[in-house]
Amino acid sequence: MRKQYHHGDLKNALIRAGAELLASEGTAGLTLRKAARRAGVSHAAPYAHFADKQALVAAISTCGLWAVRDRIEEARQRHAGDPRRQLVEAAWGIVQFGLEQPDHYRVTFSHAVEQDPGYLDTAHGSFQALVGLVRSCQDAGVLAPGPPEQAAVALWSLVHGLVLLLINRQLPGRLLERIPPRRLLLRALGPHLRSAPARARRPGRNHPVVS
Amino acid sequence: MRKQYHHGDLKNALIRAGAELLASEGTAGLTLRKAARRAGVSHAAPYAHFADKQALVAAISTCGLWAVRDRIEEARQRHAGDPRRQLVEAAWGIVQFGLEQPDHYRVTFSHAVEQDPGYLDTAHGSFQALVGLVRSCQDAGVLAPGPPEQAAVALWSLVHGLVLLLINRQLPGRLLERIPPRRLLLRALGPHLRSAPARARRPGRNHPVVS
DNA sequence: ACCTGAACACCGTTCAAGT
DNA sequence: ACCTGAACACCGTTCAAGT
Repeated sequence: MRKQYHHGDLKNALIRAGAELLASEGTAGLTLRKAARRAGVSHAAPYAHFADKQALVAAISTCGLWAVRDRIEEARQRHAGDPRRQLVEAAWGIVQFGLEQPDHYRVTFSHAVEQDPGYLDTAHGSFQALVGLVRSCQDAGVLAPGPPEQAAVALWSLVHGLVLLLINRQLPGRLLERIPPRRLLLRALGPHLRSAPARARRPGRNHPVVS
Repeated sequence: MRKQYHHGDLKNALIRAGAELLASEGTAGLTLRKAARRAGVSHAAPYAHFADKQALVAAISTCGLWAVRDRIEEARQRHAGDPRRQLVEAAWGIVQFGLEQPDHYRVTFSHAVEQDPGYLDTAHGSFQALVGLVRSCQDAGVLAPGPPEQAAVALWSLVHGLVLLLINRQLPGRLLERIPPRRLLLRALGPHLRSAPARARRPGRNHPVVS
């Protein structure tokens, strides 16, 4: 039972501790010293694995980006062959992530994470996952033709802004009481979605409106 | 030349000092103690006017909300009789505000400001300004009919999300180099805007596409 | 009513020192 | 290579005291 400092993977332990702090105490509760304490280590130990607090925050944010990308890919798999549904459920998955873990979502897209190369790479990857989905929607006539990156920016902005306005309670309260988040999302996505194309993959069957 | 403590309006002086700190040092530089120092007062003096730091932040955020509302109303006045243009320029005004004063925009829509009653009232007012604009766009056939609040949520989300993704540099860099912000905004707004209605106010003249 | 100065707990960061 | 403990500067907040 000699002092072994730690279990050998302090870096990931700190990331997990930070995410837990985020869930239990909110953004203000995310502290290098608290994360170290929770990992059972001195307050200076994290500096052996992270250059500074921002580096830890960037690592936690990168996990959040993975979660977003996972939601997109999960929607694609669960609704294979139905690009419209893929897009709607991917967007809904992101909204759900924000509603379930608001503080994790906030730091994931917070400022001051800009410069971390790992974060930027992952952000790029998540965006590309959306671009891929947009492309298949365009092929199916669900989204208007055009540069897929620009359509992805529009959809990304829409979902991201909606999540933040929802979790920050910056929309009129009486509106949120009457209309559930999913309906708000569908209303917002509606203008971007085209009606079923003539060359639908299952001719003779109307595409049901997603609700 | 007796000690007069201050000029009698320390509260507004602190708000201005905070906004200046935001512009010069960024969000991390916004500190109660620095704001007090900049206002020429001891670090405990702010507590005579603000319950805590959040109350000062909420006051600064409220100023940001006024700026947003002003951009909307300014667009309405400058393009009277052209609802489509009013909507586009209002959105562009908000994007410009974000690009010009990114840190002010960030705190304006940051979390942890939720509970302040003055902030909530102002946020509601700004949202209603957008709802009014949406209504006139619907009357002119520029936006699809339907509950104007829900369309306002969609447009609000779109613009808000775009601003944050832009100022946080969370969109692919090579995309931002090729496509200016205004074009991204127009691309994002496009699917929401309808082509000129039959009952256009200036029949015989095609509505020019805003660019 | 408005402000000061000292005090407290907490934070991020650094660094010499230990294994 | 990995971690500790002391130290420093800075922060938000409180409070007795001054005018």
